[in-house]
Amino acid sequence: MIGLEDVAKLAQVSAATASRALTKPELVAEATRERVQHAARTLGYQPNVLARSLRQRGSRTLGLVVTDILNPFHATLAKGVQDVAEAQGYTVLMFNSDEESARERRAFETLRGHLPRGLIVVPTPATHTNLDLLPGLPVIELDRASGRANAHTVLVDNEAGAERAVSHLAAHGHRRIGMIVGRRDISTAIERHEGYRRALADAGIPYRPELVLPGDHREAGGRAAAHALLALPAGERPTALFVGNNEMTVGAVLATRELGLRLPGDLSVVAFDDSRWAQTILPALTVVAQPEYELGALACRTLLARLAGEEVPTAVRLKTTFIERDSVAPPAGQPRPQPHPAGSP
Amino acid sequence: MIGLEDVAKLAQVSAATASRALTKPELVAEATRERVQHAARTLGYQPNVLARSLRQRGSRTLGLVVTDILNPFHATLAKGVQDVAEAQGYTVLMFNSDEESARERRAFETLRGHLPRGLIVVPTPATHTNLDLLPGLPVIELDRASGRANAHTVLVDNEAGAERAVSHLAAHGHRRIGMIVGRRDISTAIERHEGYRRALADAGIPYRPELVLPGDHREAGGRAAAHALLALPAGERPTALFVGNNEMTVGAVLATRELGLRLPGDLSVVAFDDSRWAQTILPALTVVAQPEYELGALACRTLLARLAGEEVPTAVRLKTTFIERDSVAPPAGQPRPQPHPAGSP
DNA sequence: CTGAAAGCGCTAACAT
DNA sequence: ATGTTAGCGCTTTCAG
Repeated sequence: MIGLEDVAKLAQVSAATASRALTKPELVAEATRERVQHAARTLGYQPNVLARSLRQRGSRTLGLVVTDILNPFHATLAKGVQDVAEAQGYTVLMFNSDEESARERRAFETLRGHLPRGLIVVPTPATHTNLDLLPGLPVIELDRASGRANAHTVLVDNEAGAERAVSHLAAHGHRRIGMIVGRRDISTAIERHEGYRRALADAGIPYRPELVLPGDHREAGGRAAAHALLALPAGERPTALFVGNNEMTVGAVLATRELGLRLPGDLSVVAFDDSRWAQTILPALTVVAQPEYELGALACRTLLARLAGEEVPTAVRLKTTFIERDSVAPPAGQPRPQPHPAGSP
Repeated sequence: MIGLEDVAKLAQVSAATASRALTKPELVAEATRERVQHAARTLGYQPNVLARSLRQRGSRTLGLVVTDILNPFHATLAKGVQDVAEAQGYTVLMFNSDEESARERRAFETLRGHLPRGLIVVPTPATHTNLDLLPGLPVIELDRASGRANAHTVLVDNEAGAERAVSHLAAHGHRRIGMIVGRRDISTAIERHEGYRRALADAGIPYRPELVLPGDHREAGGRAAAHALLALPAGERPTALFVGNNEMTVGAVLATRELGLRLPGDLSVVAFDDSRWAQTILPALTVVAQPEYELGALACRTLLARLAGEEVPTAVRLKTTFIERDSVAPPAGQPRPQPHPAGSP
């Protein structure tokens, strides 16, 4: 392994000067600097980041903990984070919590040993306490909020997005609108549910708890919830469904197929999260799209700005985009859509 | 930060003994060992892996470089690698080459500074030379082979999988079978193409180069290739398509829709790679499925076994699974399928 | 079985 | 502007 010592020898300077020439060029005479840099290139010198980090008590490393890397939404978040980090010379240590407290805990422990400069985390309900393992570490919460005081968050405007989606259904004449909501202890689910309530209230539709079912944010949960909702007796069964995330939407759509329901004739669907799947199944789904990549990239930029000592906003909310496609129609027996509500594009 | 020194003090031993008690318990008296372990737990001691790695000249870290983390196939490979690594106490540093030589190069450079014990890489055509940056590092090539001599590889039986798929089309009476093949400098594409040729030969169908188009392994490339193939004059146009990977398949299917073609009535399709998308679009696609997760997991197990000094096979090929769904029918004008070829399930 | 001492490769004080 | 020295936290000789 080629070390700084080797470079220094070749450039005929001390190791300290070699170090300076490479990391703080302005502190070194031009001639020396060039000699050292040349030597480094010649030898193919690559700094040992372990030694450097040990000395500096902190590495150019960022932690990233997501809850499900197989979910394309999270994969895209991760790519946004990675691309920004890489561009700034940071390495990201990525972990999967799989939504499990114990796994998140282990991720934090492992991370700690690597002395990361900061952490970006998609919180689970346990994050609040697990973060005690990393006292003093700058943290950005991504996609969801853990509820810690003064936490820095980069989120999406879930409530407005959900309200827009449900208003759209109401505007098409739906009165029995079901929601598959997600876990009640996760902020996105709570906020999207709140948007659902508000849209109903705006449309003068009473809130009916039996039409709102929790899911587990996975396909299986969405499927089970959809089956339960669609098993209600004819007069009670929802004519439209608002589904709280991409994975549950897959389950819900599969459930409608299993029941032989046609979309949107027999049932209208609006989903949170866009995806290639939502774009290319038939009918293409009307969705509330999130800027996933930008979310990840922004979280990383925010973290790096904080590390650089800049003032950054504590809570950022990006906007969602409502995308109308082919999965919404008036309820059966009421063929004509009502006019669009004021204030919508 | 709690260090070994703190633990040692609390347990009333030297730092050296504390270190031994924690990492080589058999070298320490039972009583001492327990005292130290207890102290470590009490203080919440977490070893500083940087210091440890510096001293040991190597970290409990593995590199993983994939070509496209947004591709679910690669995301699943990555999860397989991660899960195994984590279970063995290894941390994985994951990078994205995006199929670009320069990015892969940078990933290798960054990795080098972290003194990883080994590397798992989905090779690009540049990997062969880029690996010079990491001399002596144990490497496993995953999914594709770079062509380096003595390289350890964990692959799938691409040729047999492709042959099975194309034979299936031939057995249904197709004679003009197109292939969207991927890049000619990537081993999977070459091997799948070879399987295609062999199947044609077995079925007595002449090979026609104009029916074989390269793609870029992405959706856009698949779409363009499909459009080109389907723009051939009526008598030359393929009645069936074999598509070389999951992403290009999406593009190809979208192209058929843009052309108003019905699957499988107007065109039969068999694809390499299964995916939820392939399972849930209509018609569901007949595919050659790969054991993605197992590929990643096996690559990692193989690497760790090598690090442990065990003898491991140099080249491993996992089997693919042919899954018949609804995207294959006899060509138009020839309604009755021919009997299945001998040797197939 | 345990302790003392050295050193992994680098950078930050402190000199000059 | 550069060299000297010390030390980051840990493991590993080497003694005892």
